[in-house]
Amino acid sequence: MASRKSVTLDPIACCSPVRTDVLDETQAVLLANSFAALADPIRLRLLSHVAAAGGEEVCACDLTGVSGRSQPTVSHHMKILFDAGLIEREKRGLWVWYRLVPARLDALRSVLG
Amino acid sequence: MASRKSVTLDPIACCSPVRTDVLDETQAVLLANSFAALADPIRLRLLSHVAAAGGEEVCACDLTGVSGRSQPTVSHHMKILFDAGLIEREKRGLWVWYRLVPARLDALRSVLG
DNA sequence: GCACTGCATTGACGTTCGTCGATGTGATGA
DNA sequence: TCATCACATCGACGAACGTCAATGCAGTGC
Repeated sequence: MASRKSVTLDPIACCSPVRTDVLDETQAVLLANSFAALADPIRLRLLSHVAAAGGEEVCACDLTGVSGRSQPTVSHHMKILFDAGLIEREKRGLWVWYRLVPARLDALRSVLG
Repeated sequence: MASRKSVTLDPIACCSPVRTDVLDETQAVLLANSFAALADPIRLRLLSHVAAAGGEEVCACDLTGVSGRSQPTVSHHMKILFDAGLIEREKRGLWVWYRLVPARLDALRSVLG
């Protein structure tokens, strides 16, 4: 698997649907990095927890309980979701709050169409 | 990452969209295995090549040229896509032919909605 | 200033992944 | 039968991943 951290993806869209045209190398690397962010059950549950909050924000302090992992591990996974553009983060006081970036999820969904 | 080969997924659907409910452990593992199949640029290009053929089939003999990888490596990736339920394979004579399983891609897409 | 809190980063460990050469397997054709 | 072809499997290697204890770094409150 290619390194995921060095690649960022346009928040609107990157690629045409996989069913219409053959992906070129660059598109494939960008997309693979995005899907890699979804390729871990812990990250899926963390993302789902943020997404299920609707427009509300979720405090990082709740996520260790949700995932059953240590604080450094949760922080690591949230960074991967953040780098993939799937969530936004905002620090207020001591706490960090996360919210979904729906457009990013929509873009990935459209690629599968 | 959890082992991907021991898990198969119902071809119709597995989970409710990630935005509505928090995924449970089992759903998350199943979905993570599916997305892991899409988390490699070579596999994305191979899948895209099969998908772009429409209803037509694609011969395995063409895929080494498409991906620029060795024959064992291509065979390995196609098996992962096959195990994920994204493609079907049929051997006729010496050649193996692949075609897309659109319902599987649709199921994954609906999870992101 | 100081102690404390919440999150990020580092470093290390075992595991899994992607890759390819070598080999196995089944079908083809002479 | 035997050589050849197309694809699968095996074995081994380096690289990347998921995990956590230890530590670093802001922000809070005294």
